[in-house]
Amino acid sequence: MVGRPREHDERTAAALLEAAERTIDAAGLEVLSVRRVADEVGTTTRAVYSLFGSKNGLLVALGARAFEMLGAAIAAQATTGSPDADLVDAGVAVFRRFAIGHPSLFRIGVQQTLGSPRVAGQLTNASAGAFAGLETRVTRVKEAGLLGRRTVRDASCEFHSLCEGLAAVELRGLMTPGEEERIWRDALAALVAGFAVPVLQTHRSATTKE
Amino acid sequence: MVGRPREHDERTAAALLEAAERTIDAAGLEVLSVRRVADEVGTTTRAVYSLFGSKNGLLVALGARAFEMLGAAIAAQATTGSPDADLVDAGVAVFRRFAIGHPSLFRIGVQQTLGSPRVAGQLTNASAGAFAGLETRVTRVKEAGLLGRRTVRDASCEFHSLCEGLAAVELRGLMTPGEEERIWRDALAALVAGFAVPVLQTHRSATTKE
DNA sequence: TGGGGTATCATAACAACGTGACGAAAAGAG
DNA sequence: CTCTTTTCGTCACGTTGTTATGATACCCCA
Repeated sequence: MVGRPREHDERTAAALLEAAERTIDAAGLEVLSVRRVADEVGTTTRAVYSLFGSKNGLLVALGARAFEMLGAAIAAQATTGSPDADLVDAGVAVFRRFAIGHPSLFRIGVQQTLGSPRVAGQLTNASAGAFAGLETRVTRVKEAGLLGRRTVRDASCEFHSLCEGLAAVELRGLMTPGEEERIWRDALAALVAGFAVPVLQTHRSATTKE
Repeated sequence: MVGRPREHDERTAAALLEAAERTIDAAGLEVLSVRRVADEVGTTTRAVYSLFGSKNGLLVALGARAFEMLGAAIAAQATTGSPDADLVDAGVAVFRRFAIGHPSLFRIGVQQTLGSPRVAGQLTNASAGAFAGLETRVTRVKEAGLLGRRTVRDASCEFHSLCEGLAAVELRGLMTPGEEERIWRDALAALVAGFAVPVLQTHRSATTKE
């Protein structure tokens, strides 16, 4: 049996996501309400609950969208003969561009600053693609012998941590205005250069225990 | 003229802050309500509004407390003859210990993941002390000639960004379990080692513009 | 010693929020 | 044309942050 045809299709879903991102970018995360985003696209709260299940579901969808964009951007980045320079460029031209261009998606998807129940589990799948793209870049650096004895996974984790921290600091307006890209490039280049330094442990590392 | 003596003194303020931190650490930021924290310490919501003005005021006070602890910890850290090793230790033993030991304070004060109106302005003063402590450490590294041509401010910003990113990643459970401290030390040592590498710009930096 | 005056208290009321439940509506099946 | 099924719009419920409303406790002064 078939019932009433649904008029809350994926087009309204896309409109809802777009409206939600626009609202958050303009006025912050705290003003986003289900009623408001529903009114924004001319529908009712029922559409949100039919399409996303809950407000959290809408935020998870936004986070997944963030990782889609990030993964696509990193996959589209061209490569040159310098794997280390390519990696730095991936951080500056891909990660930074995304974080600054879509601050709300960055906060929801990457930082997971939802203040809501666990969404990490539903976003790990979405983040896998983007992180895999990063790891292929790091693998090229390792094949060039510029990663020391580090694991690709560890180096990728460390590189991503620096990118995420830089983005958080810049989004808070804590970087010298106009110098943001230079600081990004300076920091990422220093980290990647440090990867290639053979003696990477400081003297106290052997005597410190967990 | 004097009126009724206030019985919501700073002792109840401390109790409220402690209860709020305990609640957030236990159940997350989203379950924190003014009524709940008031009931927790056996008083009413009026105490919160008399002492902190609003829920945001209470969170700002929590953030300020975070920076107090962080600044005190970094000031108490001993120094040795190796400024670079001292800096790495400050990240691992001070910043990481604080972030992992007080995740809610880290999220509120450092990450400012409040989902609420601007609190950055009220926290910059509180953060100044802790950041100054970091800069004195970085200054020693620069005086040892291990900072390249970097500014102390820039290097401090980059070092802090890596610490903040590492803490965010670890708090999300994305680091290999049991390997967290090693990864922290590995990443921070790489960044500091990269600071000392004379050629810190990759080949594409000169041809990229904002 | 006893009444204002005043500042602070506890409480209730208000608007907005997320969300589940209810009846109405719309389309195919017989 | 009627029935069944599915989805829709709307409303009610509990909870949230915050603000008015009396009530209360203390000091000053006569």
